[in-house]
Amino acid sequence: MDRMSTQIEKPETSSTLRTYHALRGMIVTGELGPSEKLKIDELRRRLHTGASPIREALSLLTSDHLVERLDHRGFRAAAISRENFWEILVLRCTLEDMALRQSLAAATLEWEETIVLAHHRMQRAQHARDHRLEELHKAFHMSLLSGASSPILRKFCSQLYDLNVRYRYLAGRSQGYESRDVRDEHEGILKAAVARDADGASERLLGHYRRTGSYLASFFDDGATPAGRHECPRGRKEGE
Amino acid sequence: MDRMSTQIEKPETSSTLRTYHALRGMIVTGELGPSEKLKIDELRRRLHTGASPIREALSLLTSDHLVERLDHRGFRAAAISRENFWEILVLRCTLEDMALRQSLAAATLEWEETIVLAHHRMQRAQHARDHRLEELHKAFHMSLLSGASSPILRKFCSQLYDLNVRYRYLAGRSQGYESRDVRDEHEGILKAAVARDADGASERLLGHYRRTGSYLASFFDDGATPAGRHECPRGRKEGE
DNA sequence: TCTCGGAGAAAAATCGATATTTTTCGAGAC
DNA sequence: GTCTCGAAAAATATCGATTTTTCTCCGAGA
Repeated sequence: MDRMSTQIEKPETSSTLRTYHALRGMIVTGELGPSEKLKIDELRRRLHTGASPIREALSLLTSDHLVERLDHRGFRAAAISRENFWEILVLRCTLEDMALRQSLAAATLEWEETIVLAHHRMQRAQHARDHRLEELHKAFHMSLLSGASSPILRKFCSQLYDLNVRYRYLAGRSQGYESRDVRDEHEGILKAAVARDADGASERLLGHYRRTGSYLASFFDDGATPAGRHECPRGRKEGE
Repeated sequence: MDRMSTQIEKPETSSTLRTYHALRGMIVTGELGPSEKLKIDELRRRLHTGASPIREALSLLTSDHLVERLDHRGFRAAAISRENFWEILVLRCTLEDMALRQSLAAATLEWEETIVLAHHRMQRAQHARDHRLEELHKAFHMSLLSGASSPILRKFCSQLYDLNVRYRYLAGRSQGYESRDVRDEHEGILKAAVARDADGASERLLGHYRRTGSYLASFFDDGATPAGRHECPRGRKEGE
C-alpha cells in the first residue's frame, strides 16, 4: 500500500493478472452469469490472450469461490443459491467485525487520514456519478479494515466483499449507494471509526450489511429469510 | 462426501490436481522451505509434468497462502514469521469455533458416526505407526466441522489447518500425536461432540490448538508470545 | 573504489499445437 | 417408442517451443 493510495487499480503488468481482474469483474457484474460455462476458447478470443493466462486466472478465481472447476469438464461461473447468499453474509459479518476491531485497535494517524480520504473520494464519485464509484466503494470499506494486523483476514474479507457485491448485481441493483440512507450510514461508520469507537463502528457496519442483505434477499427468496433458518448474524458487542 | 469416507485421497485424475496436492505436501512438510524459490523448470522435472499444470497448481496454492507470486519473477514458497504464525492461530480458533458450533447445531446420526469412525481410524494409525496418520488426523478434525452449513467456512478452516501444520513441521515436530495428552484431548473433543456439548467441544478443541500453539511458538519466538502482543485467541463461550 | 551500463544467461510468461476426454447424435436392437 | 452402443465433434488438458523479462556479472568511466 503506497502512501495515501487506497489501492485503486494498478497498471496491470502481466497477462494473467489482467485476465484475472477482467474475469472477476465480468463474473461479479453478472456479465458472465451464474453457472455459465466458461469456455477457454471463447474467453481467449474475448480477452485477446492465450489459453494459459485464462486457465491460470480461472484457477485463481476458483479459490475466490467465484468459479467452479469440474473434473475434466472445464470451468463454470459459481452457482448461486439462497444458502450461499446467507452464508456469505454471515461469514462477512463475523470476519469484518473481527477485522474492524483489529484495525481500530491498531489505529494510527496515517490510517485515520487514509479512511477519511477514501470516504471523500467515494462521496465525490457519488455526486459526479463517476463510473469508478464501485471500486471506490470497495476501497473505502477495505480501508476501514486496512489496519488489521492479519493479512489473511483482510483477504478473506475482500473475497467475501466481492461475493456479496455479485449478488447485488444479480439482483439488478448495481449501485444503491446514492440513497440518503446509505450515505448517512457510510458517514456514521467513518465517524465512529475516527472516534475509535469499535462497538459503534462495528454496529453500524454490520447493520449496513444486514439491511442491504435483507433487501437483496427479497430478490432471491420470496421475501424472507431462508428455510435453512440462518439467524441473521450478529457481531460480538462488548457491552451487551 | 461419500458415505463413511472421511475424504481420504482420491485417485487424482488430472495432472493439475495431482501436482497441486504434491506441491502442497512438499511445502507443508518443509521439503520446500520457506521463501524458497520455486523454479518452474526444476519442479517440472521433479514432478514429471509440464509447465502448465505446475503454474496452475502454484496459482491455486497462492490463494491458500502457501505460495507467493512475484511480479514477473515467478513463485516462491510463502515466507514465515512470528506474526504469521499467531495470525493463523488466532484466525483458526475463531473460525473453527464458529464451524464447530454450526456443525454441532446441525448434527445428525450420520455425522456422529462419521466422526467416531474418523477418530477410530486415527487412533488405529497411531498404534500401527501408519504413515497416513497425518492425513487421518486432518480427516478427523475436518470431520468435526463437516456438518457446518457453510462450505466457504469449511474451506477456510482447511486452509488454516494446513498453514498451521506447516509450522509444526518446520519446528521439527512432524507428529506429536502419540503423546498421552494429545490422545486424551482428541478423545475429549470427540466425546463432547457426540454429546452435542458445543461449549465443551469448543473449549477442548481451542485448548488443543492453543497448547500446541504455545508449544510450537517456542521454536520461533524465543519462548514467549510475540512482541506484537497478540493475546492468545479465545472462542466465544456462551456461559461466561 | 564506486557507480553505471550493457551483453549474455537464466528464468518466466505466453503462445500454438497435440493428445485426451467428454459430449453429442444417430443407427440399430429390443 | 425407447434404449444402447459407437463414432464424430467439441472442448479440455497438456506439452514443447518462442517471446519477453529479469538477473548476473564484467568492464568502462568518474
